[in-house]
Amino acid sequence: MPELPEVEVTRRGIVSHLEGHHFVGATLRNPSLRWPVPHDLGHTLRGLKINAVTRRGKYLLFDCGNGTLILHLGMSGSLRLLPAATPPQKHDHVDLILDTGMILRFKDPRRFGAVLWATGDVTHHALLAQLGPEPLTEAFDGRLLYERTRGRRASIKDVLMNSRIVVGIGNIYANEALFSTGISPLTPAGRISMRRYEKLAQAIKETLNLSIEAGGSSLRDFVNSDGSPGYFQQQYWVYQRNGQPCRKCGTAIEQTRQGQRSSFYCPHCQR
DNA sequence: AATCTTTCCTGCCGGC
DNA sequence: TGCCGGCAGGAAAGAT
Repeated sequence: MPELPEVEVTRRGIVSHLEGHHFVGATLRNPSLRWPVPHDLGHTLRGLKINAVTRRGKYLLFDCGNGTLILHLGMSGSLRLLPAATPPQKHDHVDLILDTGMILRFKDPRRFGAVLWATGDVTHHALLAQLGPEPLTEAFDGRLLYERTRGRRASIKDVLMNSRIVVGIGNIYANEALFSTGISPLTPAGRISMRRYEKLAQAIKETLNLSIEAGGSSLRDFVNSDGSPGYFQQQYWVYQRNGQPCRKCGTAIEQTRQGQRSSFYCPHCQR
């Protein structure tokens, strides 16, 4: 499922095919995603120049000057650049048609993704206005985590996955970064020291950057291929390794539940 | 066939 | 009392 690295790899894979070009329309086969795709999206986009393709958290933003196309991959979404005549397959819900003879095709079997149109300053859009800082910028560091968790009883894992505190950290990278720092996912966030938060923030940046680099190596396969960033075989330290030996100490990895999500951790390495 | 997956939203709770 | 932020739980759809 797409987390921040997958979204960023997708962005890098499509950006040179979009920026400076124009939309000529859109094809909506199934507009019922997380929210309805605007029925007149094709008319809205017609003739608009794509000035920039950026990312905010896990949202992709297509800046068209007087408006912005907002796209979220949800749990199962993917984007592919294809020749305009390519026949659609199952779950290919939306095509964004370009003036280059190519289309940007959105596939999303579970339909938790989103394709929306926003006018005005997109940073004020309801989906974006409340988001915390980007984890790969200087605005995110141990001090921010420390200050925003004073008095909080929620677990550190829940805090890392709270997009109001920091964006883009999903279940996989929350588990992996906590292992890397030796912090139990169950630890109350308000009881973690500044020193440990500085290590945790660094681990988050390193974990995300490594995944982006791994995905970047397969970028050439993005166009006219299966569209997957191609690094989902990545080796994890703890994620989905319950019952298997810890790669550092050999202790069996444990699985527990926080909210409705699974946490994986080494009971020896993480305290 | 129940379970698993992510994100946003709703509503409850305790504190002031 | 009423408001607030924090926090838990629910819903969406499809694969297995």
